[in-house]
Amino acid sequence: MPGERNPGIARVAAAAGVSVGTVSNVMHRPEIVAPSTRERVLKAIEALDFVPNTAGATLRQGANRLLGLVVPQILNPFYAAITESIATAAGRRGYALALCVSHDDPEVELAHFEMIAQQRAAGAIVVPLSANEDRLHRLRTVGTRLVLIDRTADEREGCSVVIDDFHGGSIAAEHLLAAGSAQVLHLVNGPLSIPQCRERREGTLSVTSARDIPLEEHTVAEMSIEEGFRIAKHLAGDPRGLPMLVFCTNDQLATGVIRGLEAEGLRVPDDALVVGYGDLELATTASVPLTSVAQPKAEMGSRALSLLLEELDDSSNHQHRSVVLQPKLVIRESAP
Amino acid sequence: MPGERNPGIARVAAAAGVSVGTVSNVMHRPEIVAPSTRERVLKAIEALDFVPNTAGATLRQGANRLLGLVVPQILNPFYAAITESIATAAGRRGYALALCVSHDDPEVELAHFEMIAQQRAAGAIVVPLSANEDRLHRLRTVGTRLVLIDRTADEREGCSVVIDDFHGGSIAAEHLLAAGSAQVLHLVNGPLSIPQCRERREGTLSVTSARDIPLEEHTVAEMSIEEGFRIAKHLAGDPRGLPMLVFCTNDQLATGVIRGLEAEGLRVPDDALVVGYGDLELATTASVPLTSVAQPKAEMGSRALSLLLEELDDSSNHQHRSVVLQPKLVIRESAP
DNA sequence: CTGTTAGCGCTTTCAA
DNA sequence: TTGAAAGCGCTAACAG
Repeated sequence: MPGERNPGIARVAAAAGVSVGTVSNVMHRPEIVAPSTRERVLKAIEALDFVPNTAGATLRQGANRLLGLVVPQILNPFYAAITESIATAAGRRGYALALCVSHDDPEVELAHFEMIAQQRAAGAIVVPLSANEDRLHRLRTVGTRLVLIDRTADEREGCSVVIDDFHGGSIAAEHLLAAGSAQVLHLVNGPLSIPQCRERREGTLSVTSARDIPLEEHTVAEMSIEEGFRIAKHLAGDPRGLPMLVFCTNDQLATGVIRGLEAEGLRVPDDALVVGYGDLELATTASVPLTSVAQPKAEMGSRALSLLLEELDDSSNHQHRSVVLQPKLVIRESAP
Repeated sequence: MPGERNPGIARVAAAAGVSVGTVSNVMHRPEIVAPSTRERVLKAIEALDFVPNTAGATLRQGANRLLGLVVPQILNPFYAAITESIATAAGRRGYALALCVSHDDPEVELAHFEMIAQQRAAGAIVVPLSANEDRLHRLRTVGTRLVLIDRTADEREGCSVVIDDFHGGSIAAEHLLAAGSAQVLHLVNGPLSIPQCRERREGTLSVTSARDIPLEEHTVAEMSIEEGFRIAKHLAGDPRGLPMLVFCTNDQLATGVIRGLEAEGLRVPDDALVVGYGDLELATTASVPLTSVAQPKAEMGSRALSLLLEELDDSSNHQHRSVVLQPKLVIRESAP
């Protein structure tokens, strides 16, 4: 190993007694090479332990067989699922995937864009931090194609994949209201500064107001089990009849609410129906399995990748598209 | 954007009225460039929206500022945590990270090694699938430095980071036995074909046999909540006194066991003490918070990265090392 | 079907 | 302190 570089295409060519062009052809268009020559080259490649250096090709072609993926986090099953599906599909298609975790820090995100641009990644999938469009510009200047997740891209910038959280909110509400003649629907929601929380609320509201059912809103700063537990005390005091109907905008809250209600002596689903959002593992493993609005996480990833590859394969007459994925209600015991 | 390539170092040089060498120096050793010249170059870089192309440097230098990371999965909080810590640290150090998910398929893993080698990654961190050493060879032939996680590397191949599961098994057993004069310790374990399960068992055994306490072993094929639940019925029938002592080799099993015992009318921790392994989120969020053996997941990642960067920064007189990290018992309600 | 050749963008001597 | 020039390994266009 000391010192000496790996053999390049030239050394292979010499060993096989052919020219470099032929070696290149053997690798990329083997069908145009005479079988006997091909054999000889393949043998030389084998013998020399030749590993093609993508840097050469990248330089020549101006783009790397590499995709960037920028997400806010990895822990957090939502992003983990997206990442996993993208990584799997990218690998299968022969692309390397540069994973970047932005940790909700715009500076970090920008630094990642810079990296991706410098590597001349052919494309990138980004879950952008804020609406700030400027940072993405760095990627565009080097011609890296872009697909956004969780934020609709305008036509010029690229394709995007989003979830219809309005619909998610409405199917949750509908399911709960179908349970009977409720006098009120409780919504346990996170901060409205989060777009997803706003959308889920709107969806819920569209259902309750259409039916003239009052919506009782409970807002928590942190969408955690603890907060859900705390809120449950308030809910339990509501005099307006059982079963109580509760929609929580994530599964942590829902889990906490259920525990809190049980601590107050109510039974789920007998005295209260609870629906969560996200369909995390938590929903499955809870002691009262949770009815929850499932987001097609893996599909988000794979659709994003498809859009990107589509654009890369046919950049000339590609039309940017915005895919909207629909969440689905998964019914379990907490609200059958 | 149509057609034309991005400006290179040469165009910057022309714009600033200097030579390409000077531009390169401005980027890498600004201190040796006269301030006025430096200014001029910086201005040109700005004006042209110049983004350096790493392919050029990679070609010239034979290695890319890129690290590979190969893990079996991302969903699975253990790998997610390792990945997150590596991604974060790598980003901070200015390295791109090529994420590869092998999905327990050796063929896929090999393909990933090939990719990483072709990209001339400077180094790679790998959680190898099997003990098969040959596949890694591909990486070595191109000089990619290697750090293994979860498997001890022999001195020639590189550094490694492993967890001392023997110790993990022993502290779990010790904690349980400290609870009182038990007549038996129950071990709910996964298949012994999994090295980690073997180690945890050995650790447990070392404690019980030292104290002449019989170890009752229950083996499940799948380490799931359901299996834990199922096994609990058997446990509940054991006549040898309460509180029963149960060590489960992962948190899923422990969660299932607790539910199963409760379904049989036993109370945790009053009638049975249960310890899990992994300290997943599940342990925290369970209705009876779980005492569990915590693995230093994030630290595994950061240590692996440190070892790798250390080697990259000083490859000449680097000595490969094997870091063994100790798990710690996190005490919660299931076994106080 | 195969060989030749001109760069792609960058770093790094070596001279000036 | 700066400039000139030699490649790094590869692809693709062209000529044979």
